[in-house]
Amino acid sequence: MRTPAELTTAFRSLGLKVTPQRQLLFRLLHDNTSHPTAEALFEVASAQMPGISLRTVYQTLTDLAGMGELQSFAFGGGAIRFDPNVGPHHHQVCVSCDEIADVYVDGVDQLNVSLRNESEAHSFAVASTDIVFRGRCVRCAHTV
Amino acid sequence: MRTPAELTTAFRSLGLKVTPQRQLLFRLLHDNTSHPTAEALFEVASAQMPGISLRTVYQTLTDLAGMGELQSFAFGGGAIRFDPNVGPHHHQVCVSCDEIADVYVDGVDQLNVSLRNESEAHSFAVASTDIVFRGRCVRCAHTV
DNA sequence: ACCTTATTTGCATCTCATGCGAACTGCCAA
DNA sequence: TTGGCAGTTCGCATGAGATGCAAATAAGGT
Ligand SMILES: [Mn+2]
Ligand SMILES: [Mn+2]
Ligand SMILES: [Zn+2]
Ligand SMILES: [Zn+2]
Repeated sequence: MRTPAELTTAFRSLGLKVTPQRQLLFRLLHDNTSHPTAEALFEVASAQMPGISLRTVYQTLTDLAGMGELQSFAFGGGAIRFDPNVGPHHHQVCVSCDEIADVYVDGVDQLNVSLRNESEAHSFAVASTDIVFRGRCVRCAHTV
Repeated sequence: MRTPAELTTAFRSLGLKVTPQRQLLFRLLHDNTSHPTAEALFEVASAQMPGISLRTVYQTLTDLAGMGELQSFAFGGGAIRFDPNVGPHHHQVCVSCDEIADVYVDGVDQLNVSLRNESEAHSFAVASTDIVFRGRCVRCAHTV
């Protein structure tokens, strides 16, 4: 995701308005590596701007995702996670505390893929690859 | 997932009962490669057993998953998918029609993973790796 | 055949997300 | 600076997916 200043320009040039609510969310999302849910962002935003509505948070997240400034993922067990890191990367998810961290993986495009039904091999046009490593984070590894 | 006959034995030995509803679902899931949702299974089951309830389908799927006979995945955009193929494999998902197919990938355990924050490297204990290839299936590639 | 215990089923409830429209406000133009 | 259009906010209604609950039912050991 671009900086709040850049997003301000981008929004205006699209005929979209830059409201205080949106500016706050730009700030909260910039460099945010926590992969927050809409509700989680709403909690943080509410502390700084009492009265902001959850509906507006959802609205702005949807707008940003539509502009390609955010990715969204549906990991199991709950709400969609938003990610301002739109570069190529993958994720490790703690099965205990649901913490999500970015990981960078080499050789993804060189993975050797095969199907049981060979007739379908190579007929699927891969546009993107998402890898999720599940396990226990450092903190949860102790408290098993 | 094991065969209906084997599941019958397994259920009884756990003190669980083998009802007609469960037998039907055992049959519908055995060798099923469509990664169905609970609702999709309910539709098919209803055709063969009018009156079966959606609640029972959910219940049985949850039981089977708890026994390790099924996997479940939350791909984006909708309901959870169930998978009787519990061996090591991955998935390709059509972004157009949501069709899901099994794929087998070599070298997953040899992927070279790195984190931006080197202090956390290797501190995450990976228990499983899920890879999702997104793109267009053969059928949808034509009708773009 | 009986009886205990698990199961089925319908309905209520819950979470997450989106539809909707009245009130509001950014921001451009005059 | 001010007026006004168009985009936005926000609360409430609605929807999808999934689970909680308990009365009625049925499996299966005895
Ligand atoms: Mn990420
Ligand atoms: Mn599969
Ligand atoms: Zn953890
Ligand atoms: Zn398709």
